[in-house]
Amino acid sequence: MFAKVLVNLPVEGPFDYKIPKPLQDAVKPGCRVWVSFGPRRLVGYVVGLSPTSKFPSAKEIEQLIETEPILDENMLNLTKQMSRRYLCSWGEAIDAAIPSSLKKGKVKVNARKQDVPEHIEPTTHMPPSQDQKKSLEEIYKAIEQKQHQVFLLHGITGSGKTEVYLQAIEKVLSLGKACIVLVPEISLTPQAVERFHARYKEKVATFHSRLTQGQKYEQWKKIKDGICHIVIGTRSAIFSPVKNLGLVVVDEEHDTSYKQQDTPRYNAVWAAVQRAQNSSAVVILGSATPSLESYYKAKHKEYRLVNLRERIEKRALPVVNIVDMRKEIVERKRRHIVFSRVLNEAINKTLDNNEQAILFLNRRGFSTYANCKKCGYVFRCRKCNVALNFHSDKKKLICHYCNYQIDPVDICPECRSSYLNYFGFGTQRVESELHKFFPTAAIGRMDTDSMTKRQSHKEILKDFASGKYKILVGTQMVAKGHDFGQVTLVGVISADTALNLPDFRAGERTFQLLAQVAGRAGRGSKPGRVIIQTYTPHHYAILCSVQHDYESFYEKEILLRKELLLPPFSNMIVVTLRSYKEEKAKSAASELAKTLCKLKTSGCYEVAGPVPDMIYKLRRQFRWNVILKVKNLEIITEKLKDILKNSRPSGARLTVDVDPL
DNA sequence: TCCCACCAATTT
DNA sequence: AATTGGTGGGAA
Repeated sequence: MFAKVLVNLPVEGPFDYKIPKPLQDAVKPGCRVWVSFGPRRLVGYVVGLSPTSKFPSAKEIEQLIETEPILDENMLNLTKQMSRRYLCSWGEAIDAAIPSSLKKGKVKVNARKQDVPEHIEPTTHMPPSQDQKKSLEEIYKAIEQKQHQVFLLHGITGSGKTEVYLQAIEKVLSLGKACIVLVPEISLTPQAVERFHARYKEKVATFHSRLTQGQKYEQWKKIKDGICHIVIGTRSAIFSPVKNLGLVVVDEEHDTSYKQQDTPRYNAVWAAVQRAQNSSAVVILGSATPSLESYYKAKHKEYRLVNLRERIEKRALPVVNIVDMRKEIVERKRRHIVFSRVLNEAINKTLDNNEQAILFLNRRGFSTYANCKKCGYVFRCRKCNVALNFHSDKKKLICHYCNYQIDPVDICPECRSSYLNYFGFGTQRVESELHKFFPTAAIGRMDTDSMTKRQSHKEILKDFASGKYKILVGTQMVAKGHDFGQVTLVGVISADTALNLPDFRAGERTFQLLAQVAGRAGRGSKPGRVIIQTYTPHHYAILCSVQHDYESFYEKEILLRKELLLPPFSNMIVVTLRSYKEEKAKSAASELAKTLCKLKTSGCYEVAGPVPDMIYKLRRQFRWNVILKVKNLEIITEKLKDILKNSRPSGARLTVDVDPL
């Protein structure tokens, strides 16, 4: 007998190996084995058995790692589909689907004792609103009829999406089936998990980045053994070995953390829909600001659109004001302003009323670059050639791409003058300005730099919730999911940072971000106020967010996408060619662009490029891209894989990103 | 002739 | 991806 074996390499396979006599009955599809692969010894995944082989010189399997397969037929199917969709090898897809504690042939890791979970009272069942009732009826019907269906649950913050999830889960459990709940990385706070724990106790398995490998294995094993029927976790939780899947919930489905940023670059939302389809399960995608792709599918009946319009307890939406920073600059005759007069006054009033404020800026560090006023020299990263950001806490100039750091100097290395200046501002600068203008207020800062210790995330949030801090400054992470009742003011220091990125989703990102931060204001009894500072007050992404009007934003944005053949009207594929030699990367990209243009099937896609990547140089490697806008992905993937395999670019490395974000 | 740095081919 | 084995240029 022979086994069809895959390895975690960018080569297709499968490769045939002889099964030694003593292992004849033990080797099954889904098992891991040790095999000799060329000069190396690698972990292989058995995906099939065959009495014959076309390879007379097939080697023997060296060792069987476990007799109980770690991958069932469902998971083998899903990973196969994933490799086709994301143009990776099946072996790479499988490797992405197994827990890290089982990578590289590891068998198990000793679990350390777990954190004692905080005690949280189970949430009281609220009588569902009229909206919720209507949505649930439809969802129940699909679940009962075992009918695959994707629901897009569109509900503004505070409309009770979580309650709908919980009711749907209840239904699925009552039918003896299992659920997977996906949440974005950042919102998987102990609070959110505890809400599920409180209701379902030991039936819940959770996955988040704070767990050790051993703890993750423990959770995985409990699911595998059928002890847990509910899984709540981030991206990779979609690969949990649950049997009898009835429902997948994807909370905040528009969130970019569902997309894996290294190969295989899969999107867990896609994987959720695919997996559910394979097992005739129901999907609920929930968001206040759905991705354009999902909303488009809902409008065109591929998904079922479900709306939650009312806010719980009829709470009013916060009032949103725009501050035109161009006027501010002119009227105050200043070149740089962090707080406009309106925002400044609002902060004062908030402090006077003993209420709390959140200030949001999507940029960490103190200044965005440092230069010499005399000769214009800019301090740049040696490996990436981007301007270094100054960090006041560490007193270093830091590269935000590769973390390269240097000590700031007083004298320009180019012209020896001492006119060095720090331009632009990040959260650290905002924090220091706050200290200057509001010296009596206690201020907390939350960004990746203040999150060094494992507990610091939890601690800052706790201190803010308890009222120890009056003002919280931060990046994205303050925008997501937290519920602070005393916050009445949210200030967006600059709405333009995301808007001016060279990304066709810049408008969408800005709208989503503004909607999300705005949702932090007025969650308690007192009404909230939001102040948005911007240099582009006329932009529809900003205007629509002021009106809390997703629909209008969608209508405007979708027209642009259609005109430019951008998603959802096409699928994008970005092929990146990297090389330490600038010329090599460029010529390899040109070569690839040429072969793609010449192809017979080239009517199915548009080729752009070669174009230099937004990060032209990263960790000493130069990067050139070839960008495809594909009209029908299903038709083209197999062919593309072939081309990419055969167009072995000399001296350059190649990576593919399907549906990049 | 000896080292290398650099490339291309191979993996069952 | 990682390894191997071949090539060619430069120094001895």
